[in-house]
Amino acid sequence: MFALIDCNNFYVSCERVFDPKLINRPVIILSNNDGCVIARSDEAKQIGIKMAQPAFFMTDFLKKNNVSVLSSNYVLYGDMSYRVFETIKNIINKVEVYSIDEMFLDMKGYHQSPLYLAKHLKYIVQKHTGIPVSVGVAPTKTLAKIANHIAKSNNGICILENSEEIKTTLENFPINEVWGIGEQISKALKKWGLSNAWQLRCLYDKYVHKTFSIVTLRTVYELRGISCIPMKENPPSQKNICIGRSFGSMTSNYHIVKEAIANFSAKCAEKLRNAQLVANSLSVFIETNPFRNDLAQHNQLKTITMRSPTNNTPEIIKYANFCLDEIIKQGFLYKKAGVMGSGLEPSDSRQQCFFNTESAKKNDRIMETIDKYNQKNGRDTIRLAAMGFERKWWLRQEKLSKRYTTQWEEVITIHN
DNA sequence: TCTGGGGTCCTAGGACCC
DNA sequence: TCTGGGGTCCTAGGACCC
Repeated sequence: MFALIDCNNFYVSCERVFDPKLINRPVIILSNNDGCVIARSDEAKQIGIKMAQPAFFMTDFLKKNNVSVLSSNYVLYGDMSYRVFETIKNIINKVEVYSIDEMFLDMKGYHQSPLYLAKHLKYIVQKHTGIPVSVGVAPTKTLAKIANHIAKSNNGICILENSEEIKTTLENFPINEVWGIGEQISKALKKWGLSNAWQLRCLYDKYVHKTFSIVTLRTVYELRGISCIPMKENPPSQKNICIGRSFGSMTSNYHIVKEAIANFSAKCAEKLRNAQLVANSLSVFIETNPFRNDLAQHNQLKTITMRSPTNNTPEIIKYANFCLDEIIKQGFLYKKAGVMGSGLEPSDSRQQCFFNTESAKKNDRIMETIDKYNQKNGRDTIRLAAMGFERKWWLRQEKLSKRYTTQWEEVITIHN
């Protein structure tokens, strides 16, 4: 049996732990750039706020309904997620972190019943972290996802065990909400008159494989109770590290885009060093605003293989500049750009370039020193000139809460 | 004015190898 | 007349996830 634990309205719940004023009222969290709604409290859902709605479309509505609006605070959510994980890890051995607010658990080998374990986990996580969770348990991960869905409207617990129960559940479960079935595939299935998960489960293997892919076939097997998606406890180290951002406003200015790319490159290099990885190849992409039909569009990606794998900031900026110059064109208003390192490998086992081992070692030490200094004195205190100071491309984050759990200066103060 | 960011996996096609 | 078979690696693009 697999369990899926999902934190309820996770980002909102994190904010509520540290700011009780937010309890029992509609709260929404906005994406980077304060653009779209990415998390809602139950109260916000009830008054009809939808996921991914752009906030600027409903400024008046939010005011009228007294909705609390917050920017996203990923430092806080990341740390709270880790606390939830540690709490669960104390009870269950095999845990896979699936996303910031979800974990799969291997429930094999416990003498307690799944129902008992589920209740216990829910209680302990709430008690130790302040985060409410829902628990779904079933024979495969895909079915556990469905169980979790049902748990949300069922006191937070759902165990799907016997086949009759599973059949009734699947017959009432919309096909497009099955894990692994997205917009495209559910559209295609609906054309064939299929609408619930049981119908999907009953399709011919050959038809599914031919029409879609092996991925969808796996989903069908999982619905039949045959586990095809194993637990990944120690996920192989990351394959890509990508930093991409929308700009605060559109720009056709080459220098502004270049400065943004230098900053994304530096952040990417820093992430690589933190994970003790080096990248073999580097990609840069630029995009115009897809919502502006009246403007000319230009989206392009350029990938190059670097001379030797690296996580060195100046080097990565140099390669990124090269890529940018290849793709950027005059006369377009750019809205978003990004830098991605791929072909990642551990930095200690890298193949050094034959000619410059000595200078590479020296560069590593410089980077190490800068990272340490910046960690102590604040991000980008020491920076490359290319990263600039103006930050005309910088995003908006107007309603950011504090980093309550990771910065001494921002720990909450209690007044008498 | 304003519409997120960070990932994974699979497939097809082209270049290249012997 | 008639032009192989079996691979790998890379890239781009499309699907999916939260």
